[in-house]
Amino acid sequence: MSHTVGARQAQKQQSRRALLDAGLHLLAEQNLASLGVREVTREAGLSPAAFYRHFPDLAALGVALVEESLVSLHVMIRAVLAEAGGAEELIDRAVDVIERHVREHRPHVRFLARERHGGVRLVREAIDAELGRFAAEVGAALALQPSSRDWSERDLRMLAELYVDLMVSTAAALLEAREADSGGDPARVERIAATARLQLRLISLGRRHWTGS
Amino acid sequence: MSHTVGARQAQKQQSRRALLDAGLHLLAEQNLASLGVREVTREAGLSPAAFYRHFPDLAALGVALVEESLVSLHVMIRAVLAEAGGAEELIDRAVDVIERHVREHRPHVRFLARERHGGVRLVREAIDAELGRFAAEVGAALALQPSSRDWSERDLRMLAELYVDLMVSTAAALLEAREADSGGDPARVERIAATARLQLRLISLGRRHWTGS
DNA sequence: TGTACATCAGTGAACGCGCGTTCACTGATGTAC
DNA sequence: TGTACATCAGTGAACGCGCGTTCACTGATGTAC
Repeated sequence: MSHTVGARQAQKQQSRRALLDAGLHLLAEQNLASLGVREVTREAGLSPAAFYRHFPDLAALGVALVEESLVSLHVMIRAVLAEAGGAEELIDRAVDVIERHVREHRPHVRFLARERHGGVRLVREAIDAELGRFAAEVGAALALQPSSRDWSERDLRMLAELYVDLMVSTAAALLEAREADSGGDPARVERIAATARLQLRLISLGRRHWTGS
Repeated sequence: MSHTVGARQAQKQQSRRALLDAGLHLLAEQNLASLGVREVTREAGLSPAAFYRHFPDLAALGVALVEESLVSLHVMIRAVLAEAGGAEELIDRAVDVIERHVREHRPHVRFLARERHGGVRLVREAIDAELGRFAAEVGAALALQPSSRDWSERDLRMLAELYVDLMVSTAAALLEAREADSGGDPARVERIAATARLQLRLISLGRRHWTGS
């Protein structure tokens, strides 16, 4: 039976997990491009050679990290869009969800921010593609709202991208605020969240008066 | 006379320039954190030891690159804001200027995008601080426009940050489009510019109907 | 259940290599008289 | 203008070090009968 994992396979999964965690931990302080195989295996408590039982190289480990980083992101976006509600409520909920996501998945968020324009093309393209799918999902959700009844496909996509850009910028700014010297600055975090709420309100206003392109 | 540079000083400047250019060139394919002293001096045509006559380490070279990257950026933003004109004109001009900037200063733009969330804190903070000053400059220009007469300081700042975010996202997307496999995709470039124009129009609409926070 | 063989995740030693940094030096440029 | 000395950007050799990757191996887990 292929769905029961034997002890061997379970142990292999555990080692793989240890490598991913070690990588994620080390990437708090450096780029994927400057990470070393020996560094990762040392942190994971394995011999250098063991690495090659799991990944052909570090770029592959990076791609695996992209995949798991984005799972939680999709869960997040669905949490925002799922329930209906007034525009103001939706805005507050969206900003809360972003804040919580950054708080609870800090290493993943940092990894995505750092490698989105980083030096490893394969990883960069994987992130870009996933953010594109992300915008498509937001666009589809927007299409269902009554306020976008007569919007063209293209205008919906434009709006979805604007929202995604804003979410990404806000998440990156929150991250930076939390990592500032000597462990985070709550006032700065709140200022960033307040700014994001105002920006979303302004976009809402623009949306309400939009007459098509 | 201190303003006349002797031959010695002129030669030193030339070597420094060669190091900066070599670094910028190599950073097209990798991060600052994974760049090597020997790599840079090899590219610049100097001996490894010569590097230390100019910079204490590579982070210092990174900071120097931030400084010169941002000079051209300030020139750019002033080009957008300088002349008055209708909202539509201003939007078209802004997007044109961004496009041209990415075309003409590609290595600098790429460097900023890559290191903004990169692994070298000193460089990251220098970029962030400069983008903040950039937003302040945009805010001051917005304050002078009649359409922002009754806007609070805070709302102006929020709007300025929204514009800066959008410019940064657009520049990064244009860059990625230009670097795609086999040398750039003009249709993708035009699509990104068109989206940016629509987004700026939507923000303009929101601005016109804003009633304060 | 027991036995004999196959699999394969993880090891530890070994390799050759390029790295960052230092050092005493050289020789062109600059300066004092 | 000419001369003697000072400066200092750039050199080339040297150092010790940690790197990525390979290899034959070990021993626990899995499987066939």
